[in-house]
Amino acid sequence: MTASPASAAFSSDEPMRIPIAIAPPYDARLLFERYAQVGNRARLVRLEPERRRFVRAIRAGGTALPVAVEFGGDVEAPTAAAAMPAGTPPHVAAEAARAAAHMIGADVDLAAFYACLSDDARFAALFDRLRGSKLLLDPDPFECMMKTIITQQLNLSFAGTLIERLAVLAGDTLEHEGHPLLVFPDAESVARLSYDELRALSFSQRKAEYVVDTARAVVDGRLDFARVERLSDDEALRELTQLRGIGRWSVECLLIFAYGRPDLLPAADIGLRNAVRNVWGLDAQPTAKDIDAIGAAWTPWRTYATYYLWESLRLK
DNA sequence: GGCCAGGCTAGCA
DNA sequence: TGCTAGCATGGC
Repeated sequence: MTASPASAAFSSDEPMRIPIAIAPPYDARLLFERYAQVGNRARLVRLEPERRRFVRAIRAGGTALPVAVEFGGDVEAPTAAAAMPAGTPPHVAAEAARAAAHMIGADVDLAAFYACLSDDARFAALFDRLRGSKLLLDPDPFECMMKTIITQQLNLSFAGTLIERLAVLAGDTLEHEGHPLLVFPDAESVARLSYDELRALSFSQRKAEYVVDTARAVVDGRLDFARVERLSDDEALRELTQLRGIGRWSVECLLIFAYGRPDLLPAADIGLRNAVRNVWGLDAQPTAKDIDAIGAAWTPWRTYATYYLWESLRLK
C-alpha cells in the first residue's frame, strides 16, 4: 500500500489527500450496497455512493479525525485515496491513511482467493456476482470488540441500533463538511459507564456487563490489543476466550474484522450456517461441526469464503 | 403472537 | 468433554 506523507497533496484549503494503492479487482459499489443494507444502522460511517466515497472517524496520533475514503477507476483498475482535513499533521495523516488502507483491504489479493476456489461451482457463481467485493474492516480493535459483543445473538439491525446508542451515549461527534459524524467511544469512556446506563438503552443485563467489563479489561491492561495482534489465531482464541463474554465466535470476528486475518471460519455463526444451507441446498441447517468439515477445503481463504457466503444471503 | 437473530455462561451429567 | 436452559430484546 502507498500511504506516505511525501505523496500527499497539501494546501491550507484543500483536504490533505493520500493515495492508497489497492489490489484489483475492487468494486466499491458492492461495498455501498452491502452497508446500505446491513451494516450502517450505526451512523459511524456516512456512505456517499454518488460521490464514490464514505466518511468515518479514524483515531490517529492520539486524536480522532474525519477521513473520507474515495474510490476511482474501475473494478479491474481501481484507485483509492484517503482525504482528511487541511492542516492535518503529516505523520497523523500518514497513520490515518494506513488505517484506511487496512480498512478497505487494499492489500487483499482477491485474484488468489478466486483461483483457490475456482473449481467449486458454488463459489464460481458467487464470484461472478461479487467480483471485487472486499471486507470493510474496523480501524480500531476496541470498537470491533465492542460491536462484536453487542452483535452476539442479535439480528444485525437491532445490534446496529444498540451500537449507535452506545456511541451517542459515550462517544463524541465530529463535524465533517457540515454533517455530524459519530465517533465510537474509546475504552476509557465505556469503562466509566454503569451497567444501568446500558440497561436503559435496551442492553440486556449480561450484555451490559460484557461490554463494560471488557472495556475495563482494556483499561487495566488485561486485554491488550497490541499484544493480540502479535498472537497466532489459535493463541488469540485461547487467551481471549478466558474473558467472560468472549467466546470462540467473538474472537473469530475480532480477528476477521479488526485484523483482517485471512483464514478464520466462524463455524457456529448462524448467518454462515444459513448461507451454507442455501448454497449447498441442504435440507437441514448444518451444525458447526458440519461447517468445520465443509470449510476445511477453503483454507487458506476461509475468512473470505465466509464473507462471500454472508454476502450470498444479501443477494438471495 | 411466535419464532428467530452473524452467542455466551453456568450448571449438569 | 459435551449438552442445554436461560438470557432479553427487536424484527419479521
